[in-house]
This record gives sequence, structure tokens and C-alpha cells, in this order.
Amino acid sequence: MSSSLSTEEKIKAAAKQVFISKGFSGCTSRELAKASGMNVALVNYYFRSKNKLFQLIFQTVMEEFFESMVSVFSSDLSLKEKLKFLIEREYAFLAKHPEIPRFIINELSRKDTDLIELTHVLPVIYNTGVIEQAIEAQKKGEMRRVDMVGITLLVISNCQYPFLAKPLIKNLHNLSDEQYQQHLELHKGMVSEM
Amino acid sequence: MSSSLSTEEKIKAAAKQVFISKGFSGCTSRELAKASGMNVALVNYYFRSKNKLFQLIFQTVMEEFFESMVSVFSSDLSLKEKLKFLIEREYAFLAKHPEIPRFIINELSRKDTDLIELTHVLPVIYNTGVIEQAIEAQKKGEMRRVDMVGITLLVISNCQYPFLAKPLIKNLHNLSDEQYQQHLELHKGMVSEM
DNA sequence: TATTGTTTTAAACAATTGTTTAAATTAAGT
DNA sequence: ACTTAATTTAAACAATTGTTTAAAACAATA
Repeated sequence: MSSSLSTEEKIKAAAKQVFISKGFSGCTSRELAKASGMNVALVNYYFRSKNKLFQLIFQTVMEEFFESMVSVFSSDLSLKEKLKFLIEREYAFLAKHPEIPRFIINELSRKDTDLIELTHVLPVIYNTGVIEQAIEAQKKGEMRRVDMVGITLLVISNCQYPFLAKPLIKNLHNLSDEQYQQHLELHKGMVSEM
Repeated sequence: MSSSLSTEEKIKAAAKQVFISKGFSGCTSRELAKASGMNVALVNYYFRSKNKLFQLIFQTVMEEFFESMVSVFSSDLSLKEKLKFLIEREYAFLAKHPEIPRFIINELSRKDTDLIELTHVLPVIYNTGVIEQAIEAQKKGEMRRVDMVGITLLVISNCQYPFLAKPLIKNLHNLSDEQYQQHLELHKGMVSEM
């Protein structure tokens, strides 16, 4: 099945996995090559350098990361429903890709990397009309007086952190994977209620 | 002033900074040495290896990290007051050391490191009597039916994440440091209310 | 002052890093 | 089949990695 992919795609797919789980400075060119069944020269033949390959992959990870968020915001729902749905979607995404928040936060905090352009994500979200909905709801007094930044911060805090801090919490409370999974479900319910 | 410290202390202090901001695999022995004004050989003279030095520093960072948490839990306060106070303390700590949550989560998720022992932290917390307080409060119906794991998860999610995700949120909403600071304050107030 | 042991230095070590070379292989077009 | 271009390979490159060596500088003690 993996042989049906082109060499370029194979390298990209493997590199994505390796970068996400070990970070840019946590892996070597040869590791990237070996993970895709290729050699070092091929990686640089297709992507020029380790850094270029990383940049490419980080970009796509970011896009996937915001995809569901934007899709929910642009849906035809009330603000309340949007938030509820967003939490649902976030948890589903993070259950599939639990390593991604750590990866993104990490690499964004690297000072030595080329600046990542996120500015194009912002207009997309703003264009979904969700901002207007929030202002409207506040006028009607349906919502606490918190701006959009506050809401997203609250929502993604409680969605992402439990995945982000899994090794910390597990270690701290001496939990098995199954036990932690249970707490995740409980937490999700609680977040949805607030 | 820095010259009043011993060589060993200078190296430790500098290495702490470097490790926290760049991670174990994000820095080199020579970088650690230079940051303390010493040379590579001295680092290994006092600490045997980069890995040993890291292990030592990670240990102390973890202890500092849990210190305030434990001190609050062992204080002579009601459960409600403890939680309120904990949030206050956490925010104060994180304002001083905003990089630490990322550092800890990151290094704990590394598969190739020697296992970190956190188990001694747990008994300390349990011995503060805070667990008994929680059970008591639940019996009296003063508290929602959530266990200790759920509470700590909720609290530290909302305390740590805003610092953790600063580069992400700032980038996403195009905020200045000052603007982000304002949102932090707002968020803190909201968390305290819940 | 001579003799310890401790601290610091510069240099070296082999191994690994990211990247490039140039030749070998395969594929495509005529 | 012949030619050209695209892909893959193994080997090499200089630079950097973590760590060690052995000698120098220093401090303490007698």
C-alpha cells in the first residue's frame, strides 16, 4: 500500500510523523530518510534541505489544525451551537492527533526558525461571520461580556491542554491510559456545559 | 554579582535558562558552556555529561513547579479558598516563568530520555489532606461531583495553557504583548469565578 | 618552599551532523 | 535502438556533536 505512493509523498508522510513526534531539532536527516525507506540524498533531492522540508510540513499541519475550526465557524448554526460543535470537533481531532498541539506550540516558540506566517488564517475565521454573531449575542445580553479572543482561549485551553499535558497528568496521578481516557471524557462533558 | 557564584553554580544557572528555552536537543554542550562563560570541558568536569546536567536541572525545575501547589494545599484554608488561592499562585508563578510548562511537557514527552520519577510528588500532595477535604465537600453537596484529577485538570488547564499557547494565540489574533497581557488578566478573573 | 590536590585550559577524539558530488540506474521520447 | 532527462545510489564533504585527554594554573597544607 505504501509503495503506491510516489517517493516524494512517501518522504513527506514519514517526515510528518517524525517531525511531529520528535520536533525539528529532535531528529536527523538520516532518520527522516530511513523512516520513509529512502536515503539522505533523496530527501534533499526532493526538498532541498531538512529545513525546507520542515517548513513545508509545518505549513500543512497548521492548515489541518485550523480546518475543522473554520468549518464549524462557517457553518449555518447559532453561536451557542457553534461552540458546542467546536468542542466536539476539537476533541475528535485531538483524539486522532494528540501530538499536534505540543508540536505546534513548540515549533512556534523556536526563535531560530524562519517566521511562520499565520496571518492568512485570521481573515478566514473573521470572514465566517462568527465575530458578528458574538457581538449580536452580547447586545442581546445572551452572552457574558467576553470578546472573541477570550472565548477561543477558554475553549481551546480546555480542549487542547488535556492532550498536551497527558504525560504530565498521567505521571502526576499515576494513571493508566484507560483511566486517563475516562477523565478526558468527563472533562469534555464539563467543558461543554460551561 | 554573577562572579560571586561558584563555577558550578554559574554553569547550573546558565544551563537552566538554556535548557528551558531551547530544550535538551535544541542546544549543544558548547552553547551551555558559553552561556555560563566557561568552556566545554568544565561543564563535563562538574556534571559528567550533558545528559546528567539536564537530568539534574529538570529535577529542580519540577520541584519548583510543584512547590507552590503543595504549599497552597497544605495551608490551613477551606477547599474553596485553596482553589482560589491556587489559581492566584499559579498565575503569579507562570508570569515569572512562562516557559516552564512548555519545557516540562516537552521533555516529559521525549521517548529517548531516562524515565523521570514523579511518584514522590504525589504522596506529598495527598498528605496535605486536600483529598479528604474534597470528599467531605462532596458529601455535603457543596461541590460538583468531580474528583481530584478533574479539578486539577480544570485548574491547571486554564492557568497554564494561556502561557503555553502565547505564541499561538498572539499569532492567531495578531496581538501585541500588551494586548495579550490584558487578555491574560481577563482570563484569570473568569477562571477564578468558575 | 615544596608538595599536595583541585580547578581550568586548549587541544584532540571519534561519531554524527546537514549537504553535495558524481556515477549508476531507470524512464521517456524520438 | 538511441538520446535525453529524471530518479536513485553510494560515497564523500566540511562542520559540529558529546566527550576525553593531558598539561597548565591555582590553592591549600606542611
